[in-house]
Amino acid sequence: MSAKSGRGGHHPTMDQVAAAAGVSRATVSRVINNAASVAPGIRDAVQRAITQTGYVPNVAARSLVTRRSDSVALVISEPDRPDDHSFLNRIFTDPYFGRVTAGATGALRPHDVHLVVVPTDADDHHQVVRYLRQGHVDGVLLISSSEHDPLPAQVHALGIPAVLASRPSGPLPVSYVDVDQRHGARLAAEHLLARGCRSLATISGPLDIPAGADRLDGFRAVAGAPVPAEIGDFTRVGGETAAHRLLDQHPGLDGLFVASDLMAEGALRALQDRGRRVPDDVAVIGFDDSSAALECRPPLTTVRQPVEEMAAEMAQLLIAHIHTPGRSPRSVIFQPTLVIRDSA
Amino acid sequence: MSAKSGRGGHHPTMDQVAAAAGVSRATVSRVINNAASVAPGIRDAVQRAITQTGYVPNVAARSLVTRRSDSVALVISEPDRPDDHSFLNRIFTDPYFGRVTAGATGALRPHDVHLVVVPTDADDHHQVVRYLRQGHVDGVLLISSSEHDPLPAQVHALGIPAVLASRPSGPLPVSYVDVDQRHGARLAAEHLLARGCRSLATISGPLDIPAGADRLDGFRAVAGAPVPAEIGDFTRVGGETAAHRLLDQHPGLDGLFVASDLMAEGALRALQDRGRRVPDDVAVIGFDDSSAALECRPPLTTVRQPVEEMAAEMAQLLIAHIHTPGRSPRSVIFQPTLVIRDSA
DNA sequence: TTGTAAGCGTTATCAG
DNA sequence: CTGATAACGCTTACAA
Repeated sequence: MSAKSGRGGHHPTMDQVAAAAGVSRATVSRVINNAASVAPGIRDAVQRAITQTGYVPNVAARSLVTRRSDSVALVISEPDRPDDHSFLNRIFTDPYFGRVTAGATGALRPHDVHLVVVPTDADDHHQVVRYLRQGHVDGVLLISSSEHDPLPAQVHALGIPAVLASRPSGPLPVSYVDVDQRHGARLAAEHLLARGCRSLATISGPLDIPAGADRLDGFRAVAGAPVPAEIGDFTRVGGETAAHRLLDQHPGLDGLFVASDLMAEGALRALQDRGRRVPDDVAVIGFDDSSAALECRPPLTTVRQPVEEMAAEMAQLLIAHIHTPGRSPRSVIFQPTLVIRDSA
Repeated sequence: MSAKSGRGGHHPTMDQVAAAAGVSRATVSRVINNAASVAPGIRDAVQRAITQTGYVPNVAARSLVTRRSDSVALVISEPDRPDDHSFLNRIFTDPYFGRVTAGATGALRPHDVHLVVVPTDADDHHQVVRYLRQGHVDGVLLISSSEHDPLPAQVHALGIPAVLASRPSGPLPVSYVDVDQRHGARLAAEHLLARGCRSLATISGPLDIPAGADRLDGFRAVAGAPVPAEIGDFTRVGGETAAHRLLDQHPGLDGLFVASDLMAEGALRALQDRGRRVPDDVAVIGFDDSSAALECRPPLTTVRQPVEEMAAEMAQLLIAHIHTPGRSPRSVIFQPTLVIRDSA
């Protein structure tokens, strides 16, 4: 009612709401955090005052005392890329990251925690580490793409709750979610063999990241150790050039496992350039079952990874860690499945 | 030296640093915010104490008093998409957003402000608005993709500093950065005409977003109003299906302007499927000059938009607005250029 | 140049 | 069930 509380500029304070509702600030706080005991009548009055004044809690003041910010970061780290910002091109070009974001967002929403995406390369590692240390977020979902990435260890050392999107390269007592990479690659090899392919080959991901090495291992375990392999970088053009190298050296290959759908799309183009028909001349299997698989011509047979569910699981684990500080690390492994379309 | 300040758990407080350095907390604060007057000796001692204790300012406490968080959000809003999370697939599949992120990050770094990416659709508009109101960030770089998106107006109403990535649909006193869309489209039309094309057509973006409508207008201004146009959605498959429709109705077309490189990539595929050779049978020009243009076969002639520079400019404007609250809105328009490759 | 002390807007612990 | 009243960790006049 006072002149002062009437306007309140752009950001009414809790005291102003309290005044408007004729209660104490403590009661307003209780209503907002819907604490058990507040008389229904009072509660309504406070709610009214809140909407009337357009009150929004000041997050700084709140988290100063609660030590929580109700938001978590999805950090996408790519330390090895060239010094320019080309890593951002990869991130915003590969459907994988969108799927992770979608899965995490969905799982976080019911908990009322915000998700912010933070891409980073070696250049701003420090900036990001500082961001995390400063307490902007309560925890981290971390996608790291190199075994030389110091970030996972740093985050762990910082003691900030974290969940990795894949098995850590080194031994690190941290929770993570992953798919059974080897098994997925085996499925691909078996399918190719069952299809009658005689000369198998593969385009792997970078070998310094577990997903790259594991998919290669798994494929070789079934296809035979000496199968030709070229290393790609999980990009479309990377897949394309790798396929060309492969075809140069092994013109007779008739079955190809590519460690990601995006690379497979590139490989398909190389195959087409060389006049090989898919799947008649060479059968191709991808990995991920991302939107890229459906954009392939022909539609790509691929190893499906339930990325959205995996990301949701990551979010759940992270929430648990945030909620229970001492909680011991846990890892959950999803099983991949083969999705058969037209390329193999 | 005391037992208490010796360990200090994971988060030493400023008082502990002060104690370690034998000064008052105020002095530590001055050193951290490198205020003018601190004796060199003292300053060093404090610096030592800081690194020794591993001190990091508590952002909540700090921003409670400064009212700044030293971080801004890049909000990517796509309100019209289907109810699932497919909008995230678009965002993480179109190189444009990576370029914006790169440009903004680069411009923000010298100011020591963090950038967080926040994708949002209609489902979590509220969540995002709350995030912004709560004061997690000092300002917003906003990419909005529909004239029906309420976010720009909401953000403006909230009074939080903001810069849009394109001309707002309605009249809104807010700063923005844009490229001269019409001019870019004109460049494309002129080039096609100069090349001798007789039957032009275009695949536009959604008409409810300025970039979509403006590029169409500009093209028609030069190519002639009745040129056939099909509407795409800025995705590759959208471009592909639009091209098919166009070819069904106008089999004789020999010059095609596609309002984005990604759509052009799809159009190229449609052209190839129908046995049209590019550029011999039909010349194709894209828009953006993104990485997609180089992945096209043949490499795409396209209207270049200096997205990174534009994003950097956005960041500068935002910093200015944050620094000077009352500052009046400003818009800066970049000029597009034609990049000639092999498709036209 | 440095220290003292008063907040910043919440939550949370007490009494009442 | 509600209301005072301490913190929370930092910045910033104001004094010294």
